[in-house]
Amino acid sequence: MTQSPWQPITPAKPARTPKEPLNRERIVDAAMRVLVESGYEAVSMRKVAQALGTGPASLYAHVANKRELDQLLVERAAAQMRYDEPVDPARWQEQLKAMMREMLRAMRANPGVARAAIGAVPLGERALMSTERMLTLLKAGNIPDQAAAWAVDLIPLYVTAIAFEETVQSATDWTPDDVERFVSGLRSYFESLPADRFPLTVALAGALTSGAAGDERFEFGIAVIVAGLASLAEKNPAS
Amino acid sequence: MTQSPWQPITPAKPARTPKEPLNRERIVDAAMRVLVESGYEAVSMRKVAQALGTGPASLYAHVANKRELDQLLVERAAAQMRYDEPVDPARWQEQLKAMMREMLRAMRANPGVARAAIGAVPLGERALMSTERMLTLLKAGNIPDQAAAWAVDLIPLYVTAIAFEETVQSATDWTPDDVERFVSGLRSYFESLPADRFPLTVALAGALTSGAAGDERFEFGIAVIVAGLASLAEKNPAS
DNA sequence: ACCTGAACACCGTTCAAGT
DNA sequence: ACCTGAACACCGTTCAAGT
Repeated sequence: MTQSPWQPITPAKPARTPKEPLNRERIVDAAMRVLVESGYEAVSMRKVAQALGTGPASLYAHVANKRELDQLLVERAAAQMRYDEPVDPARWQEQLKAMMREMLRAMRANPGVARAAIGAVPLGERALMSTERMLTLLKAGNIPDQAAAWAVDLIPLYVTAIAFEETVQSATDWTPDDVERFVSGLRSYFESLPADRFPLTVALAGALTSGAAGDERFEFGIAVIVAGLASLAEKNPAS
Repeated sequence: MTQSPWQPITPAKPARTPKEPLNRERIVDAAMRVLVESGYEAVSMRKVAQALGTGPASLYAHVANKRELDQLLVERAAAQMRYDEPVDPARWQEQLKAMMREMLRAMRANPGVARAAIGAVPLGERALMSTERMLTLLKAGNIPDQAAAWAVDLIPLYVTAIAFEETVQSATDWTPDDVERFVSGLRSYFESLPADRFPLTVALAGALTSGAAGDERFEFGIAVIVAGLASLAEKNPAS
């Protein structure tokens, strides 16, 4: 109760930078922390505000709405993608696959960002460097201009869809055991179908339910897409 | 105020089937109505209950949770896909593309269902008929078993991602004019980038921002995927 | 067995009032 | 100019109480 008279009686404020002003960067930092710790579902204006020790209304001075905050999170993740290897025209297909793997890695490192990435057009510097690199690789493969441009849309769409699917599944509270039980139940179900109406589904029950976990499925997809793109190469490249 | 004595004095109940019991089908019907009228965002347990003239708690006797309701909506949409043409092995690539177009059509006819379809495994009869037909076409193209099985996953993933992207964009309150302005602003932005660092992005600015609307982008994607799958055909089919 | 009102613990966004 | 408390109009889910 007693207190030295020369001590101020104002209550001890949180020692760290008690009134550091809000700004976009601090908001995105906080949102990113919530995203990585608790997933996309948890990134609410309220939770982000709480992480900053303020109320939700305070964010609206710096961020137009939730949608814009999502967009900023996507830019953050896009900026984390690294492509160090110099472009080697002879290895354009392999280098394109490496880019897709790096995109998936960055999305997985920021669980939940995939949902925000769907339909977003990242325009930050590092995202543009990705686009430029993809175009360089595609032109190295003699892909026509319009096809290359659409490929630059198709490639992130596929990677994002895979990443989003993973986050939807992990949003369930299933243990790996539950998943395994579900998959083996699925296989039994396929096997039990009437073979006269569903002959291939029955015969391929094992294949249909394999590789659900792990990256085999993803690798299959990038192999198909890159092979499909390669088939579009111009036979006689101009100049 | 006056009333014939042989008329019951209970207040006029809503004439139509005043106490028809709830069941899964009625719930899914109502949810589908809300989905088509107002999109996925609007399909809440509360709204669906309201459409049925009851409270949200009543639904939980028939549907485990929102997730299960989503699943049921996906089955509904999957059941609307029609594939009448008999399988023609010589035209397996064209028929596979036709299937993808039909999937997209059904998803568009049920706006919002795409979001629910991501990560879902539709197991209803008509969905299984789709799977069987896809496998038949892929085997007609001499695709190996495991590749065919993964393709059955990849194909709906791509179509669903395209459909979901469309619903995300239409969830914005942008008019077609706004979209056009955005796209042309994007083109100007690409064109204005430093040409020494982003030469291809600058040069292909027009191609990068074309075909955003319409089905050209989708057609490009299915062409790439089907060509990529074709490249996996076994040279010497066993059997 | 099925249905329901009320509650609990959440959302995004707005707005008048403060500094 | 920036921040805030309080409110508005929503969510999914649970549960005790009714029929």
